[in-house]
Amino acid sequence: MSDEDRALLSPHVERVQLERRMTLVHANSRIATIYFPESGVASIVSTNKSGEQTEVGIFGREGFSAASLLLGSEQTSHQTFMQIDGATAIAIGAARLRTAANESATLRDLLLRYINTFMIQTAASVVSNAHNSIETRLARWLLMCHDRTDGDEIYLTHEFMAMMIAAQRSGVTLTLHILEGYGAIKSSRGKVTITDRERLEETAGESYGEPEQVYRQTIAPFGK
Amino acid sequence: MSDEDRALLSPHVERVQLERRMTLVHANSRIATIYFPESGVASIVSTNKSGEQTEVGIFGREGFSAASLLLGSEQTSHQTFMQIDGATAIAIGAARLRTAANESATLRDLLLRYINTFMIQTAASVVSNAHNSIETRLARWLLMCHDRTDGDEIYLTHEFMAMMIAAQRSGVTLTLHILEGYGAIKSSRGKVTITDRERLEETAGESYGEPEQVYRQTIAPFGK
DNA sequence: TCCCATTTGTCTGATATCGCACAGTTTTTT
DNA sequence: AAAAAACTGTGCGATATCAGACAAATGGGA
Repeated sequence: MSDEDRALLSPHVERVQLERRMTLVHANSRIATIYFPESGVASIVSTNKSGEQTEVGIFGREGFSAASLLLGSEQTSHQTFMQIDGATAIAIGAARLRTAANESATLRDLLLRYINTFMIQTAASVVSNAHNSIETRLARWLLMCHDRTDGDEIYLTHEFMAMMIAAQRSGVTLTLHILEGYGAIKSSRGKVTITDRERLEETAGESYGEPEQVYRQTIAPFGK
Repeated sequence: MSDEDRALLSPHVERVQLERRMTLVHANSRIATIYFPESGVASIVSTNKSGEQTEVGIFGREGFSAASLLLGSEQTSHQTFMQIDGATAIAIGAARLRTAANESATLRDLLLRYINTFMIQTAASVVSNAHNSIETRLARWLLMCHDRTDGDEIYLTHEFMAMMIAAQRSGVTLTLHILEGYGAIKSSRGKVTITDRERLEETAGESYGEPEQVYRQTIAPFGK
């Protein structure tokens, strides 16, 4: 981000603490605040009428909440919440960000480029849900989390992961054992440790990597 | 679209004829031309290394090709092609459109609002592929096609539909018979006729409708 | 008109995953 | 310390869908 853009925003931002399960974006209500995580992982989920939840996207320090605001939408039917405890984020009022994005073409471009990588991620999820086994989907998802986490430890329950990859809880338990079986991870209560990332990437195959590559090519060079 | 924006673009546009299977956006090559279909349906598909294709989105006269151009991307790994014969589109050079979108905030907003509805559509596909049966997915997909078609007839083979909803061809044949069984459609060689749209909407359930509603709320009021 | 490529109908077994249940273990609460 | 809650391990029948094969029907081109 350029110095000018930084100057445009900085008077209005605030650093906030985000707890696990904290909702950053409520479904179907006006977007008030935009969060740019400095750490942690956030999930965007869609909830159907029977209460079943499905993850449609994930982001961490590379992104921000309520991207649709930049696309002219005041609200969304999706909910966004933090997966991880003790994360921090830069918060800014939605109206402020909108104004700034209208004023600065460079800021706008940067934000929109992120939206592009997010769309590619979502498209990859369409493909993954369509064709990949639970094992592949879980590997992909763990990798995406790992990318946005500082250590190798991911603190989540099987139940939660099941929702994230659209599977049964018992299926996740089983699959974690398989991954553990060839040493890609270690699983214990409420926690998964990535022990062999390469092995995990092998399992994920081509389901993982495209959005990440696009991010490196189109955003990372310009800093964040 | 406002008169000013129309004036901004009109010197540079051209009406073109689109044949079936014509590629509007080639995977991994520079985007030269943007198409705004006046009729017909276009599919955006992702192809994996083994050549298997998966549809990640669909658009017709409500949208345009290579939306990622507006998000700062010069190319995409997805291919976009026409599903239907004899459609027309308004074509404009990518650079022209980009310039115009930079100059006119109202034009930009309109285009970005469409991208928002498209993202919602893609998110709905993530959910649909995750949880819905072939029957539901096919119903949803037929409805989306029907929305973008003038008559009630959709000229496509089972093989093609199978790719679109990520299923086997034989599964599509079977499912079309089920839909035909309760009179929602009529199926004949290379063609599906929607005979009872409401019934089809029932089958699709909540998998269908959200992007369409957002479109009506956020874009239709402003014309196109 | 006949032939051949395309499309559709139908069948088969294989299998991944569901959907659910229940017991065992670990953590938190009281 | 005991009780409750949360999480994980495991089992099992049900089932949707896959993956593939093959024959029948259709339609366009020679």
